[in-house]
Amino acid sequence: MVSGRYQRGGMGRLPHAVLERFSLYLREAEGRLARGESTVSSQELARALGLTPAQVRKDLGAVGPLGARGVGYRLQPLVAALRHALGTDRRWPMALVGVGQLGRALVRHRGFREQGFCFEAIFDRDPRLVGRRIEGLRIEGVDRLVERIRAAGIRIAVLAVPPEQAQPVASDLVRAGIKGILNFTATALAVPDDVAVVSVDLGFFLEQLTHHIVSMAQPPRRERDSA
Amino acid sequence: MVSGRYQRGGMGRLPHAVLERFSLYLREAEGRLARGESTVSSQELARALGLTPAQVRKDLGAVGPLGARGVGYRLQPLVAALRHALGTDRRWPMALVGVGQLGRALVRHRGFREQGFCFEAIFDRDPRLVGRRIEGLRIEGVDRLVERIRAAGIRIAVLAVPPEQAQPVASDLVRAGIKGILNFTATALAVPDDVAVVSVDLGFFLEQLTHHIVSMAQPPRRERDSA
DNA sequence: CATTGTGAACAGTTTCACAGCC
DNA sequence: GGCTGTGAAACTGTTCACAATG
Repeated sequence: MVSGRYQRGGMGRLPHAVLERFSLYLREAEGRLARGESTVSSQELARALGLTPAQVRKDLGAVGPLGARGVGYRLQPLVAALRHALGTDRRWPMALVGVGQLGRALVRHRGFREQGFCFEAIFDRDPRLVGRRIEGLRIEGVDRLVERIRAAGIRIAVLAVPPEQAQPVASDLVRAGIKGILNFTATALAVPDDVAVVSVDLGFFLEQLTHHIVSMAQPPRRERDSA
Repeated sequence: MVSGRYQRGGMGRLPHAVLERFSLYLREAEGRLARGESTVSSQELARALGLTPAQVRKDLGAVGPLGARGVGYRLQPLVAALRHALGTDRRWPMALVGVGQLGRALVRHRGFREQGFCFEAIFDRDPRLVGRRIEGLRIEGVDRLVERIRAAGIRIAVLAVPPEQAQPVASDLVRAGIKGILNFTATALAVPDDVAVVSVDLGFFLEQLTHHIVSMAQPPRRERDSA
C-alpha cells in the first residue's frame, strides 16, 4: 500500500507490508484506548481500516500471541507491542535541514512531539536565516551540520531543501551518522545500505489519485491494439 | 513505498505495484530528458531507481511495446506514455481545505503547478481567514465548499484540517463531486468506493524509519520462543 | 460461543531465461 | 551485440477454513 515509498529494501524480521499496517493498527488502537475502550477484535480493526479480519490476525500474530480467544486484543499490550515493534517506545531526536515554507510547517507540526519525535537541531544554507530562532531552536549553518549531528547523536533527519542540494546534504547526513532520512525532495538519494530513506513526494501521491480518477472514468477500455 | 498509502483498493488495468513505480519512472525519465538525453535502457533506469532491469522491462511493457531492441526506450514517448497512464497529461484543478501552516506551504509549493496541479479554490472554517488572499486566491468559508467545488468541476481535494474536522469535510467533498482526496490528517476517512483517498501521515513515515533503525541495531535476533 | 492462531489454498509480484529484433 | 518483450518458475503476500481456547 502505498505511500511514500522506500528506496533500498526495508529490512527487519517483519515483512514490509505488515510493518506498514502496524502503523495503522497502532493509530487505531491508540485512538480506541484514548476513547476509554479496553479491547478490540480483529473484526473491528478490520472494519475501521478497510482490511480483512484474517489479515489483521495474521499481522498481529507476527509479534506474538497477544490476543485472547473469545475476547479480542487488549488495547494496552497491543499498543505497547506495536510501539516496540515500530521503535516508537522511546524518544527520537531529529534534525531538520532546509527551513523553507515546508520546513517551518514541519517544525511547528504538533503531532511529532506527541509521538516522541522532537527536532533538536535545525540547519539552513541561507546566512540570513542562520541565527534566527524557530520554536525555540536556533537555525544553524549547514557547515556545522556534520559536527553538530554527530555530537548530539541524532539518527533521524528530515530533508526539506531544494532538489539540487538534496544529494550533497544527504551525503553529509550519512557522514554525520544519520540512519534514517525523511526525504521531502523529489530526488532519489544514493545512500549506503544501512541508511533508510523514505521519500515523501507529493507529485507521487497526486499521480496515484489522478490515475485512479482517469481509470474509473473510462471503465471498460481495452489496451489499444499496438500502443 | 514508501509512503502514504491507499484506503480502499486502487483499481485500473495496471496492478498497484506497477503504478507506484510508474511515478518513479516518470520522474527519472523527465529528469534525463531535461538533461538532454534521448534514450534510456532498462538497465540504467533500474540502477537509478534501485530495481532490476527485468522488472523495469515488465513494467514498461504493460503500457505497450515502446522500447527499441538494442537501443532502449526513447525518452519522449516514454514520458508521454507514463503521463498518459498516470493521467497527468492534462491540467488538474484542485481545492485546498484548511489553511494552516501546512496548507499555506502546500499552496505555495512550486512543483505542483509545474506538474499541472493547480489550486483553484481554497477554504477554511476560520472567519478571520475568509476573504484573505493567498497566492492570488481568495480564501472562502467551508459553507461555500460544496457549491463552489461542484460549480468549478474540481475533482481533487487536498485535506489539511485538524483531525476532528477530517471526516465531516471529507463527506462534504464527496457530496461536491470530488473523486480523489489527498489526506494530510492522520485520520482514516470513510468514503464511497469510487473516491480514492491517499493518506500522507508523517507519523507513518517516521515509524517506518524508526523500525528500520531499531531492527538494524540488534541484527541477529530470533523470534521469541513461541511468538 | 465468539474470537484467536494457523496450515493450506490462492492471488499477486518478482525474477529468470531466452527468443526476437534493431 | 545489445537490449527489449515475455512466458514460465520462484517467491511473497493474502484469504480461507477450521481446530483450539478463554
